[in-house]
Amino acid sequence: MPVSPRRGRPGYDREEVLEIAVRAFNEFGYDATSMGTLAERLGLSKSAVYHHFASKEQLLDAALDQGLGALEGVLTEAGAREGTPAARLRFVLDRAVHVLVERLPYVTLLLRLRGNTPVERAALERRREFDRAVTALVREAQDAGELRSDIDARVAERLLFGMINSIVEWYRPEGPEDAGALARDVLAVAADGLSL
Amino acid sequence: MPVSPRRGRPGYDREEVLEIAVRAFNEFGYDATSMGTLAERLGLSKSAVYHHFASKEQLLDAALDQGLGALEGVLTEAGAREGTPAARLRFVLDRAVHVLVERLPYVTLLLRLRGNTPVERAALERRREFDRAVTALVREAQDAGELRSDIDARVAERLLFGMINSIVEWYRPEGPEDAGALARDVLAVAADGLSL
DNA sequence: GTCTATAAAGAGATAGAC
DNA sequence: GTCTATCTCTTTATAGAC
Repeated sequence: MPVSPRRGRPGYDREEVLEIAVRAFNEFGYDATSMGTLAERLGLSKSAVYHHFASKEQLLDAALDQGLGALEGVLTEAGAREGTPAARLRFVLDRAVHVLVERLPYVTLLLRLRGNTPVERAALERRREFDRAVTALVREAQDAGELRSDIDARVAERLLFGMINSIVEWYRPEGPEDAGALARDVLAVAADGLSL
Repeated sequence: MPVSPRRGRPGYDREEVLEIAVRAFNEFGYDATSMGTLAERLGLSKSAVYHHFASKEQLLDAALDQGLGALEGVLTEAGAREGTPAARLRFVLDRAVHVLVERLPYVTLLLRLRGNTPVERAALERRREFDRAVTALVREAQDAGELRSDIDARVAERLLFGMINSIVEWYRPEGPEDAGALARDVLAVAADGLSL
């Protein structure tokens, strides 16, 4: 239920500008997207874009914060839960898939960072912290005997999130699969493999 | 055993220029890497770089061809083998991990493409063709009852190669794991999961 | 195989009017 | 909230000498 009625092109607020910018960043890559291209997409002049965000990098910063905030929220939720380490790990994987699908453009942008600027490096550091926390959870589950121990916890975490993160490369919300079915498939492969 | 003795800075051949260029592309991203940065890395002037490659895009083209050629070679080998579909699929996964590790910079570049130019789009199309072939193999294995059928073949292929491709984001040849151990872990997760 | 110098275009960003 | 005009810097690429 949008409060703002669908208006014509002009009259953007910050959030709308950001959403369209992130779409362009993902389509062309952040570096390959010029403020001119952005302005074109918005149907605005370049300086109108600068009215909403002081710089291209500030657009990036705002977008990355959305993706990171959502992922970090999953860890917060998981930490507040009862249950075995394995149960909490399953919760994290399941919720991470949902976050990826629900905030697809923002997480996509995050996952493609190179670390060229301080803003990017700060975001990469937050992401590494997320990975460290999940790795610790994997290790806990291994120590509790709830997860095979013949694979290094760091490698296991990276393969798990390699699988999950790759979803941003192909999942399209319009497609046949919904987030729940996708999460179920990811959990199934993570837990039992493909019986290959 | 290098035929060419380690010389000083100047006197590059095409291959050496390409190798150093690809390293820079992966470090900063292709679009964010200027010919000036490249020249700096090589200890050359910009126009010396243009002596070896007619354009930045030709550097990209040559690099992508190396990565794609190696991956396509895996399919060719697999097609020539005896054995069940599942055995050939395992072969493809195992060899793909080895290719990723052995041609890490070239495959890394390939996996980060956005498709902004004809050169990039052609490479993406070759990559999609690879994925289609692997998906067909997954489906064959499912039809033969050698692989669980409750997960769509396309989804299964994407999760498998999501896991494999993510290796380029963290694997470093200097590190503790060798390619063989890594391939074993990938196959283990793909086949039986983490017993989570 | 390398250099200096330079052309031509495009980038991010700002000034100031409406 | 948007515009036109402009500044300044960087970009890809070329010309032509050594």
